[in-house]
Amino acid sequence: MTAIRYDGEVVVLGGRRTPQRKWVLNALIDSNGFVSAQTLYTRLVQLGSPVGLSTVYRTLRVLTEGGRADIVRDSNGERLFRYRPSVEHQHYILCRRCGLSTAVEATAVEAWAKNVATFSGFAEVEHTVELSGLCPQCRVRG
Amino acid sequence: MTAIRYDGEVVVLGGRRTPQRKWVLNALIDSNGFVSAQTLYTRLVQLGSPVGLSTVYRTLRVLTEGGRADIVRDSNGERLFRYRPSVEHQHYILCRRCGLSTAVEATAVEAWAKNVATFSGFAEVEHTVELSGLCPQCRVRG
DNA sequence: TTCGTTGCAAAAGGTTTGCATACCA
DNA sequence: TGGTATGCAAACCTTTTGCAACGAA
Repeated sequence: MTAIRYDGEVVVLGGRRTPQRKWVLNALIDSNGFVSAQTLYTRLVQLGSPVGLSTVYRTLRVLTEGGRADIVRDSNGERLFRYRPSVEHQHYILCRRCGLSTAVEATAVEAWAKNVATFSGFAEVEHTVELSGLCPQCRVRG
Repeated sequence: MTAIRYDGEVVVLGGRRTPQRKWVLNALIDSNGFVSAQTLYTRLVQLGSPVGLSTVYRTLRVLTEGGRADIVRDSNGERLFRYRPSVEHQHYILCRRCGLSTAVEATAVEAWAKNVATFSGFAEVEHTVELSGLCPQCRVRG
């Protein structure tokens, strides 16, 4: 999919380069945190980039499969996507109120997961870790 | 909700004791692992315990809120429920192929989560950890 | 008798898919 | 031109809800 230049960084993925995909990718990067497909869609339409909802979903899927986006689920089961600049596995803590997300140091968890993988007898172990709370700002606001 | 005796253990929750709730609770316990509401529903109907799907959902919700069930999400976003004998917070590793679940030692993760809570500036931090892989059996079967 | 609980059907959401059309390469 | 991507609407699925009827206490 699309190869675009954004803020000096070049994002390359297989497939065809279409305006829609550029829009979706840019909007995702601009979001600077986790967003739902629906939100992204609404935002794009409002900005005058008439993209179809299905295209948003399809693009996000491609990005995710290509390792360029992280997925997390909010408490309602809705999927939230976030652009991933690095290719490394990353964990975040998410504010339940405003959605602010911050990467967290998770070496300990990685180590633990690896350990469980070793001693559980399970193979091809994957892990999902989701942290949520109230960010400093929201914490103050009550 | 219901107070029933099962295999020597007494499960007590506030509310009214109805046959439906007993059936759902028993079916959940019998599942001995994670099951979806839909599966539980189908199973109950087949066993001749004509319970409504909404009742299954409502009962599972009550159980979860009462701390007597754990929830996990499978890769499709479907919620899986598991009866929780102890009241403690527990983590599992789930087989992606057969669904087998095994509790894992997660003190390290708990400690890490607490640590992140402390240093991230976030309050009321909650965490979700989901591990999946191929269990020894499925691993062998290919 | 009371009011929590049930069951059905309909509604809600989010996400996916079928298919004809548009368009990148 | 060939094959991929798009857009719309319909389909899907799981989960929730409205409401009248039921039944545990």
